[in-house]
Amino acid sequence: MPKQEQFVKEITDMNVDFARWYTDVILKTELVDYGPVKGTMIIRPYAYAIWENIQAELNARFKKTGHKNAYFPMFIPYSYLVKEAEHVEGFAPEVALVTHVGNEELPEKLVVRPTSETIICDSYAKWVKSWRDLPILINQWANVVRWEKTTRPFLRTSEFLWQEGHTVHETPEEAQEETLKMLEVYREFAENVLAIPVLVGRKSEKEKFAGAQATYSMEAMMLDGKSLQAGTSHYFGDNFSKAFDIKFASKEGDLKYVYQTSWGTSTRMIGALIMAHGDNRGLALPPKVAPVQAIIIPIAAHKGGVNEKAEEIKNALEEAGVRVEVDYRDQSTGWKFNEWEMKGVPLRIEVGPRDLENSVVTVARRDDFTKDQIKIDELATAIPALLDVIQKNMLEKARAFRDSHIVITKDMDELTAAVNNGNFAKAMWCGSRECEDKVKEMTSASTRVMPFDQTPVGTKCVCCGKNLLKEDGTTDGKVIYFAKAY
RNA sequence: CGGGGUGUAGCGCAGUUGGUAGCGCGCAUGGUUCGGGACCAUGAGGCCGGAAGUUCAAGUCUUCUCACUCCGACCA
Repeated sequence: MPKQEQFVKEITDMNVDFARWYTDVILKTELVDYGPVKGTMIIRPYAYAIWENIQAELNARFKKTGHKNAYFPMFIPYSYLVKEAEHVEGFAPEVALVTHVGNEELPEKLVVRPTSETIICDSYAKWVKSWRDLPILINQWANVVRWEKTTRPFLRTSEFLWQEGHTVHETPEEAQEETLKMLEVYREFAENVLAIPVLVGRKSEKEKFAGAQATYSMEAMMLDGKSLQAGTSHYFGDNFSKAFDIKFASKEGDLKYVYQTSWGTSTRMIGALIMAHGDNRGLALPPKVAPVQAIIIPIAAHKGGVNEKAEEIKNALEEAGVRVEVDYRDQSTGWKFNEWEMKGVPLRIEVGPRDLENSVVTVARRDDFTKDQIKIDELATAIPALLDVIQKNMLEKARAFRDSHIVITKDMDELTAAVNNGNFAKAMWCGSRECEDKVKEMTSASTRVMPFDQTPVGTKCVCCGKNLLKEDGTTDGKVIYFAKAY
């Protein structure tokens, strides 16, 4: 077997078994390793570097929209968790509890935060006295623990890293505006940084966050046609402020409850990157989050002058703001080519004796596998420009894939066929929980989001067939996406 | 939590009717190589997932556990 084929075979063919492909890729590329405790993962340097890039991009956006970072404790008194009825019902089954210190039992058991609404609301109740104290716009980067029954690295682990924004406002309108503003921040980030086109919209009652009045999310389509909820933004109304007694003296002098939001994204987005852009050679990372944007491979380095030139190019590119490394390891070039492709590095720069004779290097793209010669003295402008081209191309490629995998469906047969063939089904829905449950039961697809554009795509409920057309020509019911989900 | 699969060197695997552990890759050292997974030489590396049992003897048989993995149900 040729070496190239042998290499490809080391990763499961993604078209044959996507789940195994995913596991193969994340382990072989050293993104992640399993922790000793069930459901835990070790985020290795390569994945952590991606996370740091994500953090930097998001932090810039959060700060631009007026938010400040803070940090709250990871231990929450159990009594806090139970204050908001829906919230505790949603999270109680999966919270880890601390009951002992050494051999002594604690007077009150502690919750290891699954999310921080309760402990943050406790502080907010102390900090908010007057309308002058509002709004409070705080974000926190933290780890959270949810003892899930089934786990997969990045997608669902017992502990994961995330950011959670928690804001309080004077009025419902202001809080609703905040909820949608942060959803838009997420959408823009997903598309322009992760190169993942997302569907945004409102969640059904069934799918919304425990304790929220409305949940919005961005849904990303993976290459197997399943949906990954990649970020959520919640409008709480006064649910939590009533439970935690967060009141302020209004301009008019009366006491009012605040209106709140929370919004979050997690290391799950790394899973989204992998499953939205990968291929049979492994990862393909968008330049904006790639830990290494360009890898320089010296060829026939023993021939002299090659390593020196490679180092020179590296310095010039670093100067130009490119995250670049030189692979000086004593391995064959073919091995290095394949390894860096597997690791998803957007650009490979080959520096060899033949190139140097002509003062050029050979530049190979990870996104479309094209190769070009570029003059060495033009690299400092050409490489950043090329990275931009790749970033945009990856988004367009993902968008084309997504758009070609959304099917408008009119009835259950069409819906079933669509989701079983790796598509999202866009459909009309009467809005009943019965239909939502029935679709789930029959197809294993769940409702994902109701898009803001509610232009009808039919006149009857996809499930029960109820006529949704009203006499005045408008349509009752909701346009919604159904999909199998992670 | 239900149903399948897998645990033997870092990784991938072999190990016969029970007899005390092997191969490939990788790793280390030295040398030759280098434009798509090079080669030679030498070398290191294992309580066979864990516990109990059967036996003169267990990687192999029995029971129990644990972990990972895939498919469902539940969730970011």
